[in-house]
Amino acid sequence: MLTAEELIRSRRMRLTPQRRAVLALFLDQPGKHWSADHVRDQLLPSMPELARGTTYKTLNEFVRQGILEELATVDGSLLYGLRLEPHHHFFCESCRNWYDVTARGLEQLRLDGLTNHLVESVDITFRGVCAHCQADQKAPHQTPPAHTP
Amino acid sequence: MLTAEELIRSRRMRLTPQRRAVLALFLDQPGKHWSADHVRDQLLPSMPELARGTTYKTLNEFVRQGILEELATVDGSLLYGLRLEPHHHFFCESCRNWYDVTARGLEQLRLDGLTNHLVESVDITFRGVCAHCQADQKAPHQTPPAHTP
DNA sequence: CTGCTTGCAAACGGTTTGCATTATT
DNA sequence: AATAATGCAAACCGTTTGCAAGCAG
Repeated sequence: MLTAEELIRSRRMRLTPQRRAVLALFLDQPGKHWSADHVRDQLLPSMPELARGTTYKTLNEFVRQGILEELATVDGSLLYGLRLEPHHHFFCESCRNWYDVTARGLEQLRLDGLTNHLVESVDITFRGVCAHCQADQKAPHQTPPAHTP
Repeated sequence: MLTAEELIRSRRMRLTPQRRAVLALFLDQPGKHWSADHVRDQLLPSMPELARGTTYKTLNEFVRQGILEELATVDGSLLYGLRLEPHHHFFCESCRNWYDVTARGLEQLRLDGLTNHLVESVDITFRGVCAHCQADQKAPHQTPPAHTP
């Protein structure tokens, strides 16, 4: 896996402590998705001056560069995560966390009718209850352990 | 297809002119998805007093009753559409409209690994270019004709 | 008559923007 | 030295909320 520094340089972005810290957070736990504020909260202890606006600009820049992906949630906020390939999603209805997953059996998948629509890609979201919430039914709605595919 | 009035009564909701008008709009063009403000804009000519807040409350109530579905977009707004079964989605990258579609080949679809995650449902989003935008490359980003599956 | 629903307007909260300052190249 | 990124604070904008007045059941 590339380091934050290598990834930033590879896109010809200027390397700043803020960018390195934000990206390192995602690289540490691939498959995790966080809101901008949650990212900032995690970095604040080690980087107390990190501005809210900077966090937003940084995340947007990483999305523009194809390093991060952006997930829209029905509560009106955005979640960010590493853009891993292939990346489909599993949403746990209990803890409301998003996981990056891979899927099998995609070959058979077809759009029914509408043959004139050109399909360029397919996003799949599995919904249900993640292994952690099933194992520990007493404490749902918590942040689950790091996801290691 | 049920009428707006029948649908509202079936959920034991009070029947008001506002609710009837909002729901009729969706029933007229099943498969379409609109923002709250776009719904209001369409109704304003025939219902000039319709309040913004009422539109939002009405749409939320229909979602709560399972009549409408809510789609989150990356620009931070929400789109509403009839909750049709089965309903997967096609997103046109050109006109940025959402279509309700059905899919074939779902039987083979499996979550890869993570066998302890309980899958309750699967949402599929096809992305590409819709038939209308391909046929008329000169005028993309327009509202497409009514979608009739 | 009762209480849910509406209209209005203010509040909310996540995100974006403007600009002077600072840091990277 | 040139230019891009940061910090800060205000602006933005879609959505929610509170409440008095109105209407459905």
